[in-house]
Amino acid sequence: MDYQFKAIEQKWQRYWAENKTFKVEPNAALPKYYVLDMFPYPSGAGLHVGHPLGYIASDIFARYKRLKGFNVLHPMGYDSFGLPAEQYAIQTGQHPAVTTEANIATYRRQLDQIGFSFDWSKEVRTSDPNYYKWTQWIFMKLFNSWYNKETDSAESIQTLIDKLNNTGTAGIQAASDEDTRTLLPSDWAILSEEERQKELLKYRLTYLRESTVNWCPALGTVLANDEVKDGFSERGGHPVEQKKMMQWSMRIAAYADRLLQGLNTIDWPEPVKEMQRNWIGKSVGASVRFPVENGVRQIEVFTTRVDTIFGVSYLVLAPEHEWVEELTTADQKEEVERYIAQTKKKSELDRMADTKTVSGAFTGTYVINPVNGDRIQLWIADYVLAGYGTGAVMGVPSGDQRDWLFATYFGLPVTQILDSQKELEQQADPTKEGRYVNSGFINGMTYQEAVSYLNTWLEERGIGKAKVNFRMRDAIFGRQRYWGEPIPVYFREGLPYLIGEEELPLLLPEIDKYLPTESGEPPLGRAMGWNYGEKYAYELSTMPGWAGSSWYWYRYMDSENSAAFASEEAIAYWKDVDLYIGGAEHATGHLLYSRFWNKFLKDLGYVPEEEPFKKLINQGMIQGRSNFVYRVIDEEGRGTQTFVSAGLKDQYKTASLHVDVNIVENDVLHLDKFRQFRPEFETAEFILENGRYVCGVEVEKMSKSKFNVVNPDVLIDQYGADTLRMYEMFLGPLEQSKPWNTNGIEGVFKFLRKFWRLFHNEAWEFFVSDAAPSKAELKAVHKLIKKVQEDIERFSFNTSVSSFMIAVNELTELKCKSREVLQNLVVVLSPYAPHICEELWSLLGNEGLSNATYPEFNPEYLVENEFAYPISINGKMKMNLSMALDLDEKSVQEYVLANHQVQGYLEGKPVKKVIYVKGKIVNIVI
RNA sequence: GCUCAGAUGGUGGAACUGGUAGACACGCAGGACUUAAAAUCCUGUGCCCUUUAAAGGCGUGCGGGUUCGAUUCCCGCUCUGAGUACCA
Repeated sequence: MDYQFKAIEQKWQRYWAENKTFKVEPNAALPKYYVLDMFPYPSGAGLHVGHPLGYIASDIFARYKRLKGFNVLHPMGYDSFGLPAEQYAIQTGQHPAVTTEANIATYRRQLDQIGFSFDWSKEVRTSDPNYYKWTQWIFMKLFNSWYNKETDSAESIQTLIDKLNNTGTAGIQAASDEDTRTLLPSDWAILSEEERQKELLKYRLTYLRESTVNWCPALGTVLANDEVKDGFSERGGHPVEQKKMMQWSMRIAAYADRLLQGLNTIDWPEPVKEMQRNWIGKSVGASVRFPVENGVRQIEVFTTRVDTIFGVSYLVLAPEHEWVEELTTADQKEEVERYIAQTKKKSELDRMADTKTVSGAFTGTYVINPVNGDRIQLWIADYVLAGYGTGAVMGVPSGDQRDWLFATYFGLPVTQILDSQKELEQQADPTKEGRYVNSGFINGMTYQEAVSYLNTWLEERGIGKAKVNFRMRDAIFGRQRYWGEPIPVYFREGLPYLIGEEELPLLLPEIDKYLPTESGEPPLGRAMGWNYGEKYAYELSTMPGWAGSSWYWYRYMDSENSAAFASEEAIAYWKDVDLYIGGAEHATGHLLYSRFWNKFLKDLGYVPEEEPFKKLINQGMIQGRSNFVYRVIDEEGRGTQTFVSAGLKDQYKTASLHVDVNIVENDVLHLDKFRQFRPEFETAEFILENGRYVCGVEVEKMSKSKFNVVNPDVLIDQYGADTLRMYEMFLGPLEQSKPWNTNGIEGVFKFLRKFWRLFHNEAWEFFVSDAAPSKAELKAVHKLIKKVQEDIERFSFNTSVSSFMIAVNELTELKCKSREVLQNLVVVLSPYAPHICEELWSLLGNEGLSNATYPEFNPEYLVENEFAYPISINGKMKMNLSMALDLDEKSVQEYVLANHQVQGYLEGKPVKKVIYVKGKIVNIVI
């Protein structure tokens, strides 16, 4: 029979499902390997051709590892809480659970027909109560924990209470809010229960506090910083404003240092690590307090260059700083107020575009430099950010370009502080070389000496100390939305309390409408009886999108467990993810939060590894490739019914129109299909080139409105899943972004037909021979075994597709019918094209490819006795020599010399050097 | 501005630690088979000069350098893409 891909693919997909071929359990006898994909949000649009790219790569790897004898966990699930289903619910009244269920069914159907080797018995859905029960449970653990900096670990809140009872706050080193009270055990003892809870909240790893949030009125919700782009929401592009609200937060900043250190231990793409490093933004420096002249206030600044403190010529506060009003003198009041008003008017975009203009206002107040008693001016300026450090900065014009610009503009002094600083009239010189001058007691010191001396000096006097600052803020954890995990908390006297662990899951209640209430409360405010017992109201906000995805890889290990998020045995066996494949867009969101939760769970002893994902691969984005037709425009500028081919369009006045890529083949328009594309094109006429209508091409985002969405269903129907899988790999390097282009798919399809024909005779009957294979046949297949193995190990799937094509071409040429050779070929190809390989494997008389082992590469078959290759002399002259492979350097030299009938001379000159590459002589220098 | 990644035929891309650049595939041109089409197969295909061939010259964004030898390493530049945004 000819290659009947539809029948073959359906047959084996059913077989895998019925036999639960890919179901795995912990097995101490086998080494484990965990291959994970970033699970999808099931959107209404279904899968397009870009989605499966990473899944195909991970599936190839998972299947390969199975052939190599590993016990492979390769699961799939859905990140099924999210905004789109809720938006849809608002518009249609359809319950998000219903929409989500339908979308999941579509995803599942589409995933199934690609032939993935997922263990579906372990499927998870974040919106399933049996799943989010454990998300809520982790939330409770976080609430009941604090971060002890002494042990560098999260601990039960009880250990903190014990400390407060015994020693008070003395000696407690905790990650906490800034406004914690200093308490003696006797103080703590007399606090009311309410006061105690209020104080403990400042230490808990998930806590409630008033914070400025990104509020999006159009979406009726709070957004995380990474969901806001240039003052607009990432989803939908609605304006976002700053608003103060009581918000749940996660004390991720407590883990900043460990999150940073951990990056050195994992095999991730450097750009992703770099993004996380920047996001965490560690800077080492010192904090120093500058007392206000004739006042009580002391302004604390953070600096990474405490050594420049003698060069401070002014201090700046952010315009939003809470002391600005208080510290402005009467005669400067007007100017300061004008400046603040002006700053407020500037949108964030303006402020960004405007980084070169210097602006600011003098408050009229002076502060004292604590190291030398100098009297320096206090200014406000919008280049200082309220949200970073202390919102106050010391200005050192000689060492910092921005400070230099500020000082020169406003006529403030520029003091040289290092003898090596040059050209201070032109610009700042941030050097650390040389010795200090004009710097009081550090004069003559080097940078290293000055920093440590100053840190000690400041600390002894209680003026300042060495300090590490992080850019990373605690993560906001609440959303004013419906379709998310309810927060398992109720309120008593305005303070949050956890519900009982045995009361989990706290189910999402039914509501009539999915909008905020009239009084501006979140949608859960509409739920009838949303109370804990009689008296207490539940929390109304729900968890953010990243909650459910921050621990899901553990649930896959044991997805049906109702007593724990996964059993201890399962976690001890599967441990962590060996290979994680997904998009780079999650670099500072999901991948950071997941690492945070993982570290927390490790601190509490629930999981064994500090880092959850050992190796990460980012698959590139698949962009759209749009096709255009060119409509001729008449003199009045109206479109005619004439369309001109792309190569001739410059001879006419034309307007370009998107045309559906599905009616274009190799950029040639299918004319009849175009006439049916839309009623208005029914009578279309064409100006052709070489008898064809060629369409224009542009790379854009894949979207319906651009008619460039390619649906995998269509391709699978036309060519089959095996062709789609191989073609997606053939398209280019996995990590590279590239436009989707169906143009080359025929080549892969042809290859699979050729491959099929290898196992058949002229009459399409299955036929292989048991005769011993020839040397050439063995060479072809062993070359392939080696190459594909190397390719897979370095995630270069595109090059191995080429190797398959070469091998099949060679074996076709050799008319290879050897069972041994063909059997090896099937196994090696099977991770890429599993359906056709299963079919041939069974035709070869074997059962179940999943029981096969990857063939052992035998280097003997690649050895040749004689071969020819070019040799250059001084990189120029070339000749072909045929010689034995295993000659050593000396014998080669002798051989070369002998054949040129010179002793130690070549071309009449003495031989200086013979250059070898991989045992081959490639060049002779004379 | 800063950080990172990249630039190779008409196209996607290969060349893994410097060693015959352009594998493999698409497209295109020509041919075989066929009433025809599909399918399949064969040949050619980096550019230039040349009727053709032989032979030659030029070729991995641009300009230099190291080397017997550079797509690969170094310096400077141009362009493209991604991330980031006054972080003190």
